[in-house]
Amino acid sequence: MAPQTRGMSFPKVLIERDSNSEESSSEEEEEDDDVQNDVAEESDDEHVEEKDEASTSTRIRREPITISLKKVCKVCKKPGHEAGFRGATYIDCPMKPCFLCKMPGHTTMTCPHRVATEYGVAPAPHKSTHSSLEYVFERQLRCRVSAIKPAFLIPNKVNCAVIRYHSRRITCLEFHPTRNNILISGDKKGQLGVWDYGKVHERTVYGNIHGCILNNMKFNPTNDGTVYGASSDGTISSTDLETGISLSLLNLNPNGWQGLERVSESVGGAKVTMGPSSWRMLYGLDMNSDKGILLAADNFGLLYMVDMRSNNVTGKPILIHKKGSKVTGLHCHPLQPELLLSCGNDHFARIWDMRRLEAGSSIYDLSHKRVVNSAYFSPQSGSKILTTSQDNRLRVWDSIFGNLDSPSREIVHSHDFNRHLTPFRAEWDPKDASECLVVVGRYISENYDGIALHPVDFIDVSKGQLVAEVMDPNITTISPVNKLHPRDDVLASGSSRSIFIWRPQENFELKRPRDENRIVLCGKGEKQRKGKFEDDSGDDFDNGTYGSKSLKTKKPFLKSKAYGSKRKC
DNA sequence: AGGGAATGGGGCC
DNA sequence: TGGCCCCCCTTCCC
Repeated sequence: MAPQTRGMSFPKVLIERDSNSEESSSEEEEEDDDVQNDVAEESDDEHVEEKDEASTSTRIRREPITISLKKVCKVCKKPGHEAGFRGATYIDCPMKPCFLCKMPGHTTMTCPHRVATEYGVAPAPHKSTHSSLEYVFERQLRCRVSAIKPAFLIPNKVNCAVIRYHSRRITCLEFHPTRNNILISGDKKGQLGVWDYGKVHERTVYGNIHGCILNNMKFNPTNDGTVYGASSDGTISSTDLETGISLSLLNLNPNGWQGLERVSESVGGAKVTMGPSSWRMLYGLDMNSDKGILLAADNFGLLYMVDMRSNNVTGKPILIHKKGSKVTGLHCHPLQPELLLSCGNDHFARIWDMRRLEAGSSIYDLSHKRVVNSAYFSPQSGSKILTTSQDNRLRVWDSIFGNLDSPSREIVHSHDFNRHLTPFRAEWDPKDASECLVVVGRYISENYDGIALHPVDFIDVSKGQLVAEVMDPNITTISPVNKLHPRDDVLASGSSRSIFIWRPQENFELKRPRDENRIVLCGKGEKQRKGKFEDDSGDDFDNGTYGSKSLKTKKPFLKSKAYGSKRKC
């Protein structure tokens, strides 16, 4: 069956970049092949050092503490092997647990979860609780989940991008609820971007709303011209997207945030007696439309509520996660307004009843091995839960009314914590009626024809199967932030400071990473250039091409039959 | 070009 | 509880 095309025509690929031109032409890499060589050279003798003879001849002295210049592994500091990149392939330290599944005894390269077609699924421990309650809810809610899985249509081809639009890494993305081509973005500096990716050049950045990390944004359900934001500066904002005029609805650091002052390195003045340990940061924004309240939580485990009509704080902060620990996310149930899902650094995701919201009164505590970056109800029926945890596992609970003691599935997936990356969050496809398709960026790289690339993965969470991994040779940075469009077949990715818009394209070629057999999707005919997008010749690039002049198409991508994004399951 | 900085989380005492 | 140290595939700027 021919690959489907729901997304019809593809506009030209357009790249927008801030004028801040920083020509990056330096890194033309003629020497793809040399990379290979220096790998082989590791048999270096010149590093062995005179230490050897010293120790043989002068036995008398105690074994000196001299630093051997012999190469050691940068991870375990032991000689005999070296971790790190060899060319575009990363070699793990064999002394450490697998970087992917965290189990000892093998490395990422040989990890069973990496080579498996079912991408690292741990079978669910079978449960056998069938209460009548469960039965009722199954009938009421479960029926909303389509039993028939539609063919997944994967946005696999970069359609346009804004490079250096933000000045710091992207931290959140949100599609406009009614205007199809509008994407808003937040960054680490607290700036809010509004981009019309239909008209690539129309974008605005508001820089005076927040002082640092904009963690979450949500459109106002009653007025989609305004957007709420929760920031690590400890405030919730309400911003008019047209004017950029912003209101602060909550401020947890009313005495100022010393960090901000220090960063802007102003103020030789009085030292405030605040320290990092008392700064309050806000995460996880969502709203309960029923009650008309906005919810956000902080890094001390507290939940705050703001009345959306009066814009005033309502009620007292409620401890919803371990005291002093960060709440990383909040999500209100799409159908049942009384249900709230939270997750945090205390290794739990918790389900709450909004009618009985007080410390310790959660309905369920979903236990994880590590910090939970995100927890979401499924987008349409809300009957499933998906979490992303720093133990490199996605967890799925198939029915919130069933036995929640353990997840229905654990899917091993590389989305490690890294201090300098926005935390990865697996996101549902809001259009998928079967509530199976999920998108999540991948941390570990793949040697992709000599370039280390970090794909964005599409996973069928009902099976744990990797449906597609999409990548682009021009995106060499990790893409931890991903969002699927509520109506269109569009994926938005935030990768470092750049934002990319992907659309489906059937005319894609099969491509194999250098080291193994997995199938990946990649653009065809693009230049393979390790570097950045170029736009020095203007913006109108041909479809399928990012560069213009100096486009050296090197080794063409492997030819094979088209792999439409049509995987049925 | 290579070193440093960026304010996150865990484990240990 | 708090301070200290470590850290595995970062990224970008100086």
